[in-house]
Amino acid sequence: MVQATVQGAQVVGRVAALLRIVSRNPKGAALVEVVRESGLTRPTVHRLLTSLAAEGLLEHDGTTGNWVLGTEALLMGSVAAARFPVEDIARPSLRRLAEETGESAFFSVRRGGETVCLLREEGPFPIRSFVLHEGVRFPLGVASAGNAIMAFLPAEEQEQILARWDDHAGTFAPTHPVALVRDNLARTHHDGYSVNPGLVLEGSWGMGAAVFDTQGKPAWALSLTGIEPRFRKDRQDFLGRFLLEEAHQITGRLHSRMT
Amino acid sequence: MVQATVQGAQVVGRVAALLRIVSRNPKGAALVEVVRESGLTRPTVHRLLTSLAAEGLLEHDGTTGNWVLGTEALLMGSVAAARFPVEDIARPSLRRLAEETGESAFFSVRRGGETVCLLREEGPFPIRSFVLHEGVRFPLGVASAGNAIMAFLPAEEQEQILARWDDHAGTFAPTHPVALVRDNLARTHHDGYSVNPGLVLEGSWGMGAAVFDTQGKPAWALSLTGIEPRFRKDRQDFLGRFLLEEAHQITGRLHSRMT
DNA sequence: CCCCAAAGTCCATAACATGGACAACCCCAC
DNA sequence: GTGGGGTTGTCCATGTTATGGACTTTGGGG
Repeated sequence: MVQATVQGAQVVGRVAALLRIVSRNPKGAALVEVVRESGLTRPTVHRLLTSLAAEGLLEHDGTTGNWVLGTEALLMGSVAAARFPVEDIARPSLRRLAEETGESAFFSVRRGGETVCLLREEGPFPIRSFVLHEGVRFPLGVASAGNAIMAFLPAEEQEQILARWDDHAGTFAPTHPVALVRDNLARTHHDGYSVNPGLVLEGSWGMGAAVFDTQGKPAWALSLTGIEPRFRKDRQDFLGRFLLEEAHQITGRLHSRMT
Repeated sequence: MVQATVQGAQVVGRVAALLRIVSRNPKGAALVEVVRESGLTRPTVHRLLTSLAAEGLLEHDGTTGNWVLGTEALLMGSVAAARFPVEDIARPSLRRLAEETGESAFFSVRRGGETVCLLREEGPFPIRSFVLHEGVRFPLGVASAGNAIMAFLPAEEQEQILARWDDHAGTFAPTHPVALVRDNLARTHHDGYSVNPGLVLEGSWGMGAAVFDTQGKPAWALSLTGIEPRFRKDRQDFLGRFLLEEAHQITGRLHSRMT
């Protein structure tokens, strides 16, 4: 989890890890939770969290005792969003997808060996899954967004991940045997869109399509999630086409914005 | 600039300072610039920036050599925005203001003794000022947003700031004599909205109105900027009413969202 | 009222970040 | 081509600074 890649900067790695852990959930995380997830000692975590809060990057919610992202995080996001106007670019597609399919729609971004959920738009269908929301991370290859992205990576990059799959997938390894993942990747590459048949949580299905950056690399993904009866074979074609169409539009919008 | 508020966490303060400096501008900042602004030595800044980049919080733009906010910053912002949905809450008002007045409209947030510009919406009027954009910070009391916020702080808090005004205002102190600021604050408190008659940059005028959080504290501000002829006396009343009306709406939306 | 878990604090220790000094660039001027 | 000013990148001995074991405090449940 925590590893110093640049020497002379252990704390930076730790701080970044803590921020990631806290930002996994808009509701934040309790101290013990951060301690457990980070593998650091309690005094250290406490001290770092307190100082991050003093800097405004975090806040300490008095009622729940949870540590949550602070205003500085909001600011940084705003500025970063001026360079990558994700909201402008992806939101319209999410609205259309959610509205017309009834399911919840998501926009995720690749970040190293993970995908992270950036935007969420709830659909009108009354049964909704809350597995995925802003900040949730999955290893590449897990869940529909991660599958869609990984399927369009260069073959050697995919092999690198698959070679150490169990390590990479972590807690998802048991429900995601490498052979199954290989199958799914091949199918995704063929169809253009991915299908997650409830592998992360039984009954919670999803479909995804990759969005490509200006270098043609799969850097983002659109996805839909809902319950199994809404993702049966007869509907997959409709949902898949829809996702691909919107993903294509987003790719276009990205490229015109980034030039 | 850099001061360790919590002990045993010097680096956290430094890292936060660097992030703030880089995030002052969506285009990022060069190494020397960060060195100058932070007051740290070059090796230290370089090492910290490099490790922040390794963590994805920053990126090193290969073409310009500038350090810019990275994807992790975007992610954190997304998650923080799920708690403070600033975009949803303020954007419609900004659009209306920009569209109907012609000027550029801004949404800023108070952060300690500063205001930071969060959102910008350009108006159709062809002469536009680029003094203010996402990430730009002003001391409280300087510029229309900071004036509007400060004017509605408790009297003793205002006095605390005014007591050490020159120190607080920094580079703005020469153009913002404390007597003038006092006058402006009083007028703002009376009118409800603030007017900045080109104090930050000659010819660049602005008007602002505060937005109040659930505890009734002025935590955000709406503002408009443009050239002097567009902010003459006869138009100030119209612009002021408009700002107050939209600020009121945002306050309402905030309160219903936060409960 | 007691107990246990979580949060918060202290301080001697040594691990870690630090920054002076040096090297490698890059661009412009002459 | 060559020289100079400005900027970036790297190394490593030094001591400043983060660390975490141990202790204290808080608070919720039975």
